[in-house]
Amino acid sequence: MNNLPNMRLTTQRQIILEELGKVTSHPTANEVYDMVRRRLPRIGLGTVYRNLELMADSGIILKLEVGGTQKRFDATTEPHYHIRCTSCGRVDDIAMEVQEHINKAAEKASNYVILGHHVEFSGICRACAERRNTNPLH
Amino acid sequence: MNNLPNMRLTTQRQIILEELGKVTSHPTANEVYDMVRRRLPRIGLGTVYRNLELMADSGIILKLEVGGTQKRFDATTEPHYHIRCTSCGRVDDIAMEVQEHINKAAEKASNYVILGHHVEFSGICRACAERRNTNPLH
DNA sequence: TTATGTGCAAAACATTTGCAGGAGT
DNA sequence: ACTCCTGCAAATGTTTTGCACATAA
Repeated sequence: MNNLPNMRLTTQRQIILEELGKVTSHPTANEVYDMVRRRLPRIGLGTVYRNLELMADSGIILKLEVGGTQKRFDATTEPHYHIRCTSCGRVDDIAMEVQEHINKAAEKASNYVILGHHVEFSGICRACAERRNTNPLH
Repeated sequence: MNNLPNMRLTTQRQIILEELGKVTSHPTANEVYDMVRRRLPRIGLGTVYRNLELMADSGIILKLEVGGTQKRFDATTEPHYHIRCTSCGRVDDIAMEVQEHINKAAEKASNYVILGHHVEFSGICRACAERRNTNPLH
């Protein structure tokens, strides 16, 4: 959380933020790039990466380092948990209480100063469950 | 969890598993490569990747997809949580109870079939905390 | 003997960075 | 004006893969 003071309000930044706010799907940098490119065809992928990183640093958005190879971004900054489909990779928010109390247990069980925690559930999403029922292969 | 039937016991696999068992530090594939190379100088990095992946698939070891850019591997397969130092990136096991009950809450709060969950705490490790006390910069 | 596994090198991805020109303040 | 930012392309870092040879079963 820093940076805000001298961060310019550019068209690229506005649109990245708008597009990220439109979806609940936690897009990867490349997916954000595709979304933004529809409105700003000449934007560079580097600009998208730079700005997502910058916004995550400033606390305007959240950078998720969940399972899978790519990082994902989330316009919702209130603490919440995620669930990832092990079959298709999609990541959803999950509306359940944040277990603040486990931080104390972690403090006792480690030599660390605890800053927070994140829970990632894994499971099979509705669509993949149905696909498996229909098609017995896989 | 599959594959075990026709998986051959090669020297490379034995040594990878032994070296991973020696440490508690959740090494990256490249760190495992360095450890193994001291004993098998001609082993290829690809072999290390292939075997770590295969062993994780078979459930012999655990693949951690935690924060940071590289995947990490863990010889301990019993469910347990992890804590990552946001300053130096090291990842430790944390000896606290696994909160099985939150899976039920997640089942209710989502459209998913829940398979499990993982908790990753973030914090500052002892070494980094001391380094900061000594050196006020950073 | 023969299917699997290995070493090596190249390919495939994801992300970061240098730089010259462009745009917010 | 004076920084900061952008597009572009090249560089970097991580992981995967194709292939000819080697080896466990």
